[in-house]
Parts: sequence; C-alpha cells; structure tokens
Amino acid sequence: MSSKVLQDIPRMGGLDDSPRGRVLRAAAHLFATQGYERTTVRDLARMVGIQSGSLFHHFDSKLDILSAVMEEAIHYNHQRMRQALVRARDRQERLLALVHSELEAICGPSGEAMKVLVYEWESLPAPQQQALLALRQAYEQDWLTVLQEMRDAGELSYEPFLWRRLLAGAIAWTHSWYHPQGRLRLDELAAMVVAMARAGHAPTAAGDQRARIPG
Amino acid sequence: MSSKVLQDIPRMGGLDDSPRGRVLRAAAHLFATQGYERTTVRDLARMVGIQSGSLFHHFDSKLDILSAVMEEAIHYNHQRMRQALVRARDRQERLLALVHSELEAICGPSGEAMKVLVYEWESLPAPQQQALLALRQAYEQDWLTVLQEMRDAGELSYEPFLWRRLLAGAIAWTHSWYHPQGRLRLDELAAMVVAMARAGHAPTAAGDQRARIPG
Amino acid sequence: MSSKVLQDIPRMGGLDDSPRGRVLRAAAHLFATQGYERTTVRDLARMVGIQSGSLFHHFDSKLDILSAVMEEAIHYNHQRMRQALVRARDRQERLLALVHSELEAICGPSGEAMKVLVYEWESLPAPQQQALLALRQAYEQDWLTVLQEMRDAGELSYEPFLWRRLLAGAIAWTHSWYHPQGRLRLDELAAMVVAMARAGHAPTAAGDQRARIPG
Amino acid sequence: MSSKVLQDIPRMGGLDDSPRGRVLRAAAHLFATQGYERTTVRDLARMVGIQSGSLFHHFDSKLDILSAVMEEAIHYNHQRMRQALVRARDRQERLLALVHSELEAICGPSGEAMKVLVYEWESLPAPQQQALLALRQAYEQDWLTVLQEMRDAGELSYEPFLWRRLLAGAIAWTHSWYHPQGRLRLDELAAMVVAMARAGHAPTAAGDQRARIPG
DNA sequence: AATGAATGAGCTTTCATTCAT
DNA sequence: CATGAATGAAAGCTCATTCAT
Repeated sequence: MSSKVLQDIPRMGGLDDSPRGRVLRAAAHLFATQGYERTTVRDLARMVGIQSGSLFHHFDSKLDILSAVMEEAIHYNHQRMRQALVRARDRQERLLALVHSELEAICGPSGEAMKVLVYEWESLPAPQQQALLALRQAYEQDWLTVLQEMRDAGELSYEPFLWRRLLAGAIAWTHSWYHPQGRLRLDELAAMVVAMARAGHAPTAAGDQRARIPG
Repeated sequence: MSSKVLQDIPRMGGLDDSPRGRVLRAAAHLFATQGYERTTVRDLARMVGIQSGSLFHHFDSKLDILSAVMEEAIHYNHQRMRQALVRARDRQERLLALVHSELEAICGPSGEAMKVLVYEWESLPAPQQQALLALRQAYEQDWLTVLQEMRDAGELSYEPFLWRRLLAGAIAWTHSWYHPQGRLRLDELAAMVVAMARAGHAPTAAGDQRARIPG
Repeated sequence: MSSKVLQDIPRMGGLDDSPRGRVLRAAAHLFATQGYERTTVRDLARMVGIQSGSLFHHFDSKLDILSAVMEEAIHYNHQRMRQALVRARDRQERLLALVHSELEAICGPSGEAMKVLVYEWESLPAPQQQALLALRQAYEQDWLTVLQEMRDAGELSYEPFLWRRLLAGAIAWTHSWYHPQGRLRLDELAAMVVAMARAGHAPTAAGDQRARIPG
Repeated sequence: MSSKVLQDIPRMGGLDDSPRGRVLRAAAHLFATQGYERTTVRDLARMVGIQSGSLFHHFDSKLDILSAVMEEAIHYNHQRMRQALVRARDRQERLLALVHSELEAICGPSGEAMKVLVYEWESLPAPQQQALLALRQAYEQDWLTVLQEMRDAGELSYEPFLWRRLLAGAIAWTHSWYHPQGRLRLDELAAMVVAMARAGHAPTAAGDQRARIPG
C-alpha cells in the first residue's frame, strides 16, 4: 500500500536501529497513515524488512506493538517538555515552553506516534490503557501546574482543567493541517496558540453573551 | 459486546424509524464507540434487529454505510448552523452562533456521527472522501466568512483559515471530555471558546516572544 | 492425506445428513485416524465438501467439534446399552449385554468416535471435560450396578470399581486389533470377555501368590 | 504451564544425567501429560534448562525425540521382564512375572514413557513405526510363549494371541486409574489380572451364552 | 424485502528448524 | 556444544458479501 521506505520516516529520538526501534518506527508510520486495524503484521514486517513471524520475537502481539508506540510517544515528549520547562524563567516562558513542546511533539518527528496515541486509543484493551493513563496524567499535571500559576496570578478566570482541554484540542488538531515545510513557522504557530491561552482572563464579556444564544 | 439498545441512542434529526434511519443511528453509535473496522456487519444488524444479509438491501456495502453516516452528520449540522446564523444580528452573535452550533453538533445527539466523521475519515476511499469534502468545504466557508468579517473589522490579526483550524480543534476535542450532564453548561463552554476566538487581535505580544523560544 | 470419502465412513446412528451430522462423521474419522491436533479444519472441510470458513457456521471452534463428537459417542452408546439391558432377563444376560454393547460401541460404526473419546480426552479443556464426565459417569454407573449384583451374589470377590476398570481396558483395547471382517465373530469375542469378567470369584489363589512375586 | 521440574520426574533406569537422558525424561513427561503435538520444543527445552535450538545438537528432530522415548520404554521394560522371567520357576510364576512386570512398566517410573508409546504411536511416521515394531514383537513373543505353554497344558482354551490382546488392554488401561500411593498395592492388582488371565479355560459356559445375545 | 448458509480471501499467531556467532 | 534471532509455512478463525429460497 504505502511505498514509503523505513529510511524516509522521521526518527523519533530514542528509537535506534535495533530491530525493536525499527519496528516501532514503521508501526508509528503505518498505524498513523492506515490505522491500526487496517495495518497487517505483514505490512509492518515488509516495511521493516523481516518476515512477519519474526515480529513476534520482539513483541508478544500486534497490540503490544501499538502499546509500545504509544508509550514511546509519551515518554519521549514528556521528557522533552520537562527539559524545555526547566529552561523557562518565568510564567510566560513556561506557557510558551509547554505550547511549543506540544506542537513539536505533534508536528515534528514524533507526530505520527502522537497521532496513533490519539486516534488508536480505543484500540487498546483497558489494562494497557490504565498503564498508559498514569503516564499521560503525569504529563497533564505539568500543564495544570502552569495554568494554575496563571490563575493564581489573575491571568486566567476559567478552571485550568477546562482551559487545558480546549488548548489540547487546538494543538492536537494541528496534525491534520500544519505542514512543517509550509509558510507558517512553528514558532509563529506557537505564538497564535499562546495568544489563545492568554485569552482566559475576560469571563465577563462571555458571561454577557450567555443570554443571547440564538436557537 | 455493547448491551445498549437502539432506543437508547440519541436520535439525530433527520434519521427516522425507517430501516435506513435505524441502521444509520446504530452505525453512528457502533462506529463511534468501537471504531469502523472493529464493528462487524453482524454487530450492526444485531443492534438494528435484522440479519446481516439484510443490510445489503439498504446499502451497497459497509463503506457505503460509513459514508452515509458522515454525510448525514454534515448535512444535519450545516443546516442547523445556517438557521442559527440567520438569527444572529451582528458579528458577535454570528461568532457565538457558529461556536454554539458546532459544540452542539459534537456534544449533542449528532455527537457520535461527528466523532465518526473525524476519526474514521481515513477509512473512506479517496472517491468518497472527495464527495464529502465538497460538503465540508461549504460548511467551512460559513466559518471563514465570519472570521474574515472579524479580520476586516480589525478584530483578528491572523489568517482566518489558520485561526479557524485552531478553533476547530478546540471544539472537536470536547467530545473526549465534555459531559452534557456535568456542571459545565454548554453555553458556558461556548463562552469560553468565544473568548478564545476573540483573542486573535494581539499579535504583537506573541511576536515578542518569538525570540525567546527555549530549546 | 486420507483419501477416504465421507460416504465410506460408517454412519453412527443419530448423525444424519445435515451439515452438522456430516461434519461430525468426518471429524470422528479424521480425529481417530490422524489425531485431533494433526487434523486441520481444512482437512475436515475438504472431506465434508465445504469451505473451511463454513465450518464455523455450525460450530464455534474446532474444540467444539471435538466435544460434540465425544458427546454423540457417549449418548448413542449409552442409549444402545440401556436398550440391551432392559432386554436381559437375569444377571448373566445383563453382564453379556454390557460387554456386547461396549464391544459394539468400539468395534462397530461408533468405533472411531469412541477412539476419539479415549485418545483425545486430554485435548479437551477442563470445563468441557466436566460436562462430559457427568455423562460418562452415568454410563459407568450402569456397569457398576451389574457388577455389584454379581458381588452380592458371591460371584465377584473384588471391588466392582476395580474390576470394571480392568474389563474396560480389555474392551477398549480391542479397537487396536479386532477386525469385524476377520475370523473372530463379535459374539465370540464377547464370550471371551465375559469369561474374564466371571473370573473374579477366586481371590484366595491370587492371595497365595502374593508372597511369591519375583523381583 | 506445567510447573514441575525435571528433578521431580521419576527416573526410568537407563536415562542418566547426560543431556540426552535429561531430554528424554522431560519429553516422556511432557508428551504424556500434554501430548506430543501440544508440547513445543520450547516447552521441552525450558524443562531441561537449555535453549530450544540446542535440542537439535542431540536429536535430529522432534520426531526423533519421540522415537527415542518409545525405544527406551520398550528396551528398559523388556529387559526387566526378561530378568523376572528367568527368576520364575514354573508356568504359574512366569505368568505372574509377565503381569507384574508389565504393571510396573505402566504404573512405575517408566509409566509416562509407556503412555507415550501407546498414545502417540500414530504420531510416528511409518518407517520409525517399523523399526519399533520389531522390538515390540520380540517383547510380545515372550508373552505368547508363556500363554502357549498354558494352552498346551490345557489351561487356556482360547487363541493365545487373542487372549494376550485382552490382557494387554486391561493392563495398559491401569495408567488411567491406578495410583501407586493408593490403597491397592501393585501385587494385589497383579493378582487380579492373573485371575483374569487364568479364566481362559472355561469356554463352554461362554459358548452357551452365544445364542442369547440380546439385540 | 428478508433470510441465513455459504463463500474464500485474509487475518494474527505458532512453531520446528536453521545458522551465524 | 550452546545460543537465540530469524525463518516461512501453516494453523485456527473472521467477516463482508452473495444468493437461493
């Protein structure tokens, strides 16, 4: 189906040229472009350059591969986000660090793995979901901490949790339209999202409108 | 698997109790909760209360059912959005109308069909995608018109197309966390999104930060 | 592998020409001659004259087919044995009825199914074993009743349960050497087994030998 | 699956602690409890404490291991039987020696290997069967010699070959119900079988019954 | 229209065996 | 001798679709 070869796939940090790393890179690509269910283990093996039976020396099952792709995506990007956070010197920089890290996660080399994380979440059986949820929540906690700082400083009138969900959607959705090689640079995109994030301090105007919802 | 019965599924307007309507409602529910690939035509037939072979008297193929679910979702919600738009009297009300309509599309009775539209888009072969794209673009055009009005009025410094994409993501993502029976009312959520939408008039501050992206 | 066709396989009573009956007859033959594990569902389907996928309209799994073969074997033969028992007028005739019925079960048309019952018992998962064990025990009870009668009449000095096990082995083993078309008639064979069965009244001689076991 | 370790498996004489002996002991146990087909070479290697690839330094194939288990079973038990035979001083003692030896073969340390010999015989391809058949026939000849002596002495009215088959079945079947630690001692069991064996001198009574087979 | 048995291609997974190290 | 990654054929099973009734 896809005629892409493994060499062309962006190499998310941490995935080396070991068989395991090669499988995970190919899986992220195929699961993201064709979906988990429509990707056969033969597709995957062909892209890696091995026989389908050999996949099962490295992973217990196809689901195990999916789970590993997701775990790598979270680990890698949480680590990168933390590094960016510690470099930031004030609230404003921390917000930008979060936004920029997450955009890079989605639009950069780990983008396909992140798409898999979002789109194939329900392909995972509940037990594996639980294991990954712990990692996802640790990641989200770093966001909530910064938004809570903003709230404490009077820069955010809404619940940090709710505000984060809206921002998460805006950022996640970029996978469907943002092209790294296009005219819009990633830092410009980050600036737009930061502008959105900083718009949470005017609840009164919104409140006024409540009475006027048409329909 | 799912013990839900067809009666419990919210009835998106336009889908009557004809066999066709019953199939589409069941399909929206099953495709949204289990995914298109993991839903078998037997699952679908069982929920409708017929035999699997009988589905093919109403639809040519399983893909045809998917396509119809998506088309209904777009049609129904575009129609509702237009009705809200004509009731709105000024720019501000039109923006609210768009936001509120789209939130209702995603969090209301058509929510499952909308989730299918987003999550199973790549399950559609290119030809059917093309047919639906025309409908989606007509829908998007109404958004772009209002955002362009804002831009013309100096209320938006960014490209309407880009700004719309960010808002679309924020709104679409609500399917994963907003509960209609929760404490947050839909009009309050709409107010938050409108606040985001109106934050596009301050590019300078964001521009300042460009030089300071960490990493 | 086997070039036998379904028509050549003896038709155990109760298995008609329905798809289910045809599958069970073919399965009894293949499982008995090749073993359960070495028989593929494709082998089975080929002998029945259908596609392998079609097997699964009639049975949930290959194990389900094995289980059904065994259950038919027990049911059919228990029924035949009961009919023979009620025709018998005294103890001696009852013993002969049991022996002759069981020999017919093993050397007659149900012989292959009986061989499967013995040889593939451990292929069944414990839950299905339990279900069949209830049937087997009802069958064994009829044997024990007659042997207990003999014991009460002073014709058997050993525990009926133990004596039955020895006789069961002698009878079951005939599947490996008795040929219905050979010189030995089944009633002659039955007479030999009955002679064995009636040899249980001389424990003293055996007791004498106990002290003289060599080695 | 099985948590038994190699040390717990009874050590049939002749199988030392060489790699070959260890493999054969583990194989007898696994083939007897799980069946040949359901036992993987990995199962076997794990129990022996080596890697699966290493098995093939000692045996050409999995079938070769099966064949060796069977050959050891016959050799070992034929040898033991011969030793018991030479110690026996008359016809009656020789019969007891045969019965007792065979019961020990089946209920003693070589029991699992004997079960494999019976239950997995059809797993062997014809050529290997032929090789083993020569050994089995030599073993059987010793039985037939003693039974022929009995016949010559007027103690057996039936064909020795047929009588032996019935006795063989009674003895072989003990593997399924006799527990060495139970209340029944092996010499008591042997006495019961000898009683059966000596019941072959009264064909007239059995002959009388021939006319009365019900059904 | 509705049925439901049948199809047959295709799926994930298993596993004895090989072989470079 | 031992390892263990790799092979590749074959296994049981699934499922959208067809079609005679």
